[in-house]
Amino acid sequence: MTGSCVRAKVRAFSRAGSGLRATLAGYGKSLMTTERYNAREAEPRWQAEWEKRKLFETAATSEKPPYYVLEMFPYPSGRIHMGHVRNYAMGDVVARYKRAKGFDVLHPMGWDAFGLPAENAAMERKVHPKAWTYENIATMRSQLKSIGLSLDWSREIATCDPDYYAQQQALFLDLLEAGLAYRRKSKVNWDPVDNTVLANEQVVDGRGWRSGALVEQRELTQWFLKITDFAEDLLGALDDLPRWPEKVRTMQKNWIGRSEGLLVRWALANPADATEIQVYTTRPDTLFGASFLAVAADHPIAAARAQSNPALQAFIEECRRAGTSAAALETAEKMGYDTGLKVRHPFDPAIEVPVYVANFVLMDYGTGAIFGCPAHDQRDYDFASKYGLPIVPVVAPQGADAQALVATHAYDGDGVMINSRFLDGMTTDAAFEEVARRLESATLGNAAVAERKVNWRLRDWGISRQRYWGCPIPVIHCESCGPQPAPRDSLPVLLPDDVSFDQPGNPLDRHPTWRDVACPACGGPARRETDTMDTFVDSSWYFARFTAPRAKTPTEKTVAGRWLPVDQYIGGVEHAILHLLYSRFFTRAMKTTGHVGVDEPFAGLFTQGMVVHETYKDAAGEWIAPAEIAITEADGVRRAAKIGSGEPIEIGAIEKMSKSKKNVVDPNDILETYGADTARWFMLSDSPPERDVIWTEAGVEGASRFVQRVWRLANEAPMAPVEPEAFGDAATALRRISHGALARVGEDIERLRFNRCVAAANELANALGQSLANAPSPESDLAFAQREAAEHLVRIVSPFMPHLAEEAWAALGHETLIAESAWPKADPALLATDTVTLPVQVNGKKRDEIVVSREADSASIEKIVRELAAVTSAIGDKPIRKIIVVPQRIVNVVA
RNA sequence: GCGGACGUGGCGAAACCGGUAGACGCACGAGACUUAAAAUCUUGCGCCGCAAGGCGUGCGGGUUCGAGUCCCGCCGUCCGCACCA
Repeated sequence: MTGSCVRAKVRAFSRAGSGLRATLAGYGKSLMTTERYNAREAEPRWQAEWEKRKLFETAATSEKPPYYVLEMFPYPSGRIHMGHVRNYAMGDVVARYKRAKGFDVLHPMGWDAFGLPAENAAMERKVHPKAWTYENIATMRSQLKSIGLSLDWSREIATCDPDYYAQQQALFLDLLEAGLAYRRKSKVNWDPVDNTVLANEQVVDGRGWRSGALVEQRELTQWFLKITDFAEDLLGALDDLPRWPEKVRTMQKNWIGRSEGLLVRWALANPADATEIQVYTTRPDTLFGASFLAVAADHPIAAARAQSNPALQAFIEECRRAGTSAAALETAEKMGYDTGLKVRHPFDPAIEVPVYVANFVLMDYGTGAIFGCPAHDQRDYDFASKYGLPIVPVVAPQGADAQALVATHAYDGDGVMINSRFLDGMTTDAAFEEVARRLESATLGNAAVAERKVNWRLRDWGISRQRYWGCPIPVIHCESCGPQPAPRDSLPVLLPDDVSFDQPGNPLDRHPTWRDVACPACGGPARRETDTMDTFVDSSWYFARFTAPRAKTPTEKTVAGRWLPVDQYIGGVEHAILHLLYSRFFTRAMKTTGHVGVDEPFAGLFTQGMVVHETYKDAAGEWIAPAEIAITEADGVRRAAKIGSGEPIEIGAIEKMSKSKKNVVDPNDILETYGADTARWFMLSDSPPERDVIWTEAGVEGASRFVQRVWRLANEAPMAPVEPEAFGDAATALRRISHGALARVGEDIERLRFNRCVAAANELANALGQSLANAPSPESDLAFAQREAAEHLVRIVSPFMPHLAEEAWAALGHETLIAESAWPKADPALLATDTVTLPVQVNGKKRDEIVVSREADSASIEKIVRELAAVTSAIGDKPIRKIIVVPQRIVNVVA
């Protein structure tokens, strides 16, 4: 540590800050001091610098290749939480890295700003939803800015901005014209006390979450989007999304739920209100095992029979009541009511089976009616057992006794047909085909008995919400003309500001000056649609809007074409199904209506894990916040005690941060204590990004130490000498590490393996620290290698800790911003060594290792190995049977 | 019930295509510096054993010269869906 420490380390802008001084012990040759890095002072300064230079604003045009990285935009709930920090830190690493790699990066941010919490706040605290929302946005925006994210704030949008929802309304009209939006009656959860519609999650145990009233099912006419038109494509295209997690694709597949089966008509033996019942089945092969038919409580046949049968009517009502509670459904026992009707088997009119109304049959799947084959379906088995119906096995599994198998439970696997007349001996697959073929050509009345049918679990998307704080549906209802689209030039249909929330229900419904308008077709008196859109609509196209956020049309198609699909989308798994599926649908719908040119919105998807924290409880069982306790450790046992009183506190499970369990850590506190860089670094250390990360005080401290370490190393590194002609061993060794780390980190960021980047940075810091302890003369090859390593280290951490990186970059003597400089290329010559260390195994156990030239041939390696003492002693007097040499990997001696 | 993921030191984890298990960090131990503390630096740290050595990636089998990795069967944890006919 000679020459290099003489130069002034303290830059004009790095003030004395905390006044703490780090003393470097070194080897006593010299004493050098460096100011501690002061994040609180430096971070706002660099943020202002980036903003001044508009570094992260994406220009309209660029020669560079485009790269669109997006994190799921937040709901403006009031304050950001650690989950946001982690999510946005990940996206920011990618954005900053890609920028340094020469891409034109689009990295925008906005607000998913409509939704129920704003109305709840209005009711509870008498603030207007708009004021509440925009205040929250202002708070959260400044919080996000303090994290130092490289976002293009000039593109900021909030879905509650009239500019945004005007375009959403235009899109809705396009969908209406394209036949992708329509109205029909549908059931809603109705709270009779609050006089309002409830979302499913607002129904708790069959009661309204706020009022506690028993929830009723009501029929309302609502708007739907035809997502089912795209069901086949939404399913099939999942296979073309290799950069999506397998898990998410599987969840979507299950959600879409494609099944292939047969619609089969069963003639009633005693025709009453109908002459037949149509059922849907995916197991026509088991038709000869049928012992009953069952229809849903809401099935027309059930309703018709109930007219003259009060007991059946009572049963139907009981089914409906039980149906409101999801919890009850799970445990509900199978129950049925015999209608007295009989139907004839499609293959043999002599066989008659009874028709039940059953509580486990769903009206909105298939035809709302099933045939029961107890031997091969567990639900039917339970039902048949209860009501004493026959259980006839018709499928024999390979090498098992069908009758014995069916004694205890249903068998739903494949096998060979039995007890099935002409199907006997066929496989289940062949029997399926045979039944389909025969019934398609058989007739009942003057139509085929059966037809093949592909069925979907996916339903059309009901978007009507009887709410104020949402995007108004731009439709006007006229008694004589019916529903009319609002004229395009009248958009946006603005939400009125003068509303009150002092009574239940939707304020739009009781706002005459807003609600009552002239019919655009006939000019007569008409009413606006007072429903607003599901907020999932808002988030189904915001990623497209970001490409031209101020356009007077929903998108600018050519600009959207340049950016879409999003190259890397990052967010929580909780959106694996709805948000992502709706976005995929919406993108297709927008393509149909000419707004974008792609089908898929997100080429790459990454779902990050949560931020979790230990929980703490006092003796009374009350949750205690982490800030209120102190942890001590003795003899390997961790104990918690309340600060102040010293009361012992129980350390509970590690759980997702939540207010109710008080195990939240406020990002603001962390930013004030440690700074954004430390928080960002810790969030991406340790745990792989897709897994949960445990927030610990010790972990943050570790990250904070590393921040100071990088700062010290950057300051200790010698000034740049001229690159020498040749490098000695020590310099080359260091260069191998620093170039290797550079290459590794680049690859790992591409694969979003941030925890490995952190490890690589640590290794490089260790190596550089060791090297600096043996200070070379300032002009030496080693000095060059050290300086280069310091620069690589700063470069490597720069996407993660951008403020520190700028400060260190300046300390290294650079006059440019690191945010504007290119990612250096690792020297390929330094990434490959000319010698390799080969482990030597004897019978698969490692005994020694040898260092050989990279090109060493097997014969010469064998020769060396045979003479190794470790080898000869390990094999004793046994003969060597063979020697396996895997070039550049390993040697195994088999004796 | 169905579907999926995972299981590695005291802890978070790493280990590419089957090739040195435990990189890196945390915690902990020892030492240096210090009046002292913090910070920093050096060093140790899977288990058993004084050592030589043995054992070790949830458990039991298998394939292989070689298995954390592949195959079969269990056990456990987590997540998603849940009467979808």
